Amino acid sequence: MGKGRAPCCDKTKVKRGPWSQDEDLKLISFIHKYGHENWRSLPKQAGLLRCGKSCRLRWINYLRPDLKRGNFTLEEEETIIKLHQSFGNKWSKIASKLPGRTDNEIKNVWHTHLKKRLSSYINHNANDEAASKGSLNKEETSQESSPNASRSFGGSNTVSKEEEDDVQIGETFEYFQDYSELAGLLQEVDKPELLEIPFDMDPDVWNFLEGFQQPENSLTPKDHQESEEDEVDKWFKNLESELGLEEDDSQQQQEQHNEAKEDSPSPSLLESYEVLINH
DNA sequence: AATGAAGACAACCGCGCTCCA
DNA sequence: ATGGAGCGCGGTTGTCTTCAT
Repeated sequence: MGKGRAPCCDKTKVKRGPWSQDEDLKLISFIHKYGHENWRSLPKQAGLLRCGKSCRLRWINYLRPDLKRGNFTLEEEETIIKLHQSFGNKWSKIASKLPGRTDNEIKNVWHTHLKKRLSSYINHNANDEAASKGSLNKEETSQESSPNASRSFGGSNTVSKEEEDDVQIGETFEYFQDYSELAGLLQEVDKPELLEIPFDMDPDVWNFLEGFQQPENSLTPKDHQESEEDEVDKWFKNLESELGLEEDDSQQQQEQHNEAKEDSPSPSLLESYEVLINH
C-alpha cells in the first residue's frame, strides 16, 4: 500500500482522553437511531469531536447495551484461562466465547488478575511439590527466593518480558489435570471478591440500557416511526434521571456528575438531543 | 495527614486484513 | 491487479484509585 498510512483523523481537531457523559449520550443516541455502518463518518454526523476509532472503541468496550458489567465469575475466569491456553493472546477470539465480555476487558483481567494468580499458584504448587519430594533442585530454589525471577523454566535470555510471561503461563497448565482443579485454586489463591471491577456509572443505567439490547443497526433515518421517537424520548428521560441530570436530584449526585460532565452546561439533555434525534 | 508506589482500567496507537472501485 | 478506505486486533500508555509508609 505504498504511500504510507494516512492518519485516521486529524489529531489536532479531535478530542482525546476520557469520555464525558455528554459524549456518551450523543454516541448512544446516534447509534441507537442510525446504527454504526461507518465509524469514520459517525463522529461528524453525531456531533462528536472524536475520531471514529475512538467512538468505535467506546461503544464496543463500554456503551454497548449487551455488555455484561461487573465482576468476572469463576466460570468466566476458568474459560479465559482455558481459551488462553488454546488461542494465546487472541483476545477477540476469547471474547467471542464469552458473551457480553470484550477483548479489552478480558485482556485487562488477564494481565491484572489471572496471570498473577497463576504465577502465585505455580510458586505455591512448586514449593509444595518440592517439599513433598524432599528434593528441590537449584533452579527452583533460586526462583523461590527471587520474585522477579519466578518461573524461568529453561527460559532463554532473548525472550521479551511478554514472551517470558507467556512461557510461564504455558507452563502453568502442566500442573492441572483438569480445569475444575484450577477453579478451586483460583478461589484459594485469591478471593473472588478481590476481582471487583468498579464502574463509575450506576449499574441501574446498564440495566436500563440492556432493555434496548442490540441497536437497530440496519435502521435508516427514513425508517423511523413516531412510536420509536417516543421510545427514544422515554429513553432519554430515563437516562437523564439515571444520570442525575434532573433538577430535583440530590446535590451529591449533581456534584458527581458535574465533575464528569466537564463543560456541558445544557439544562436538559433531552432538549439538546431532540435536535440530534430529529435531524 | 501527606506522599509515593502499585494496581486497575480506559483509551490510544499502529499494523494487518478485507473489501471495493 | 492495484491501491485506498475502513475496520478489527493486540500491544502499549495514560490516568485515576487504592494502599502502604
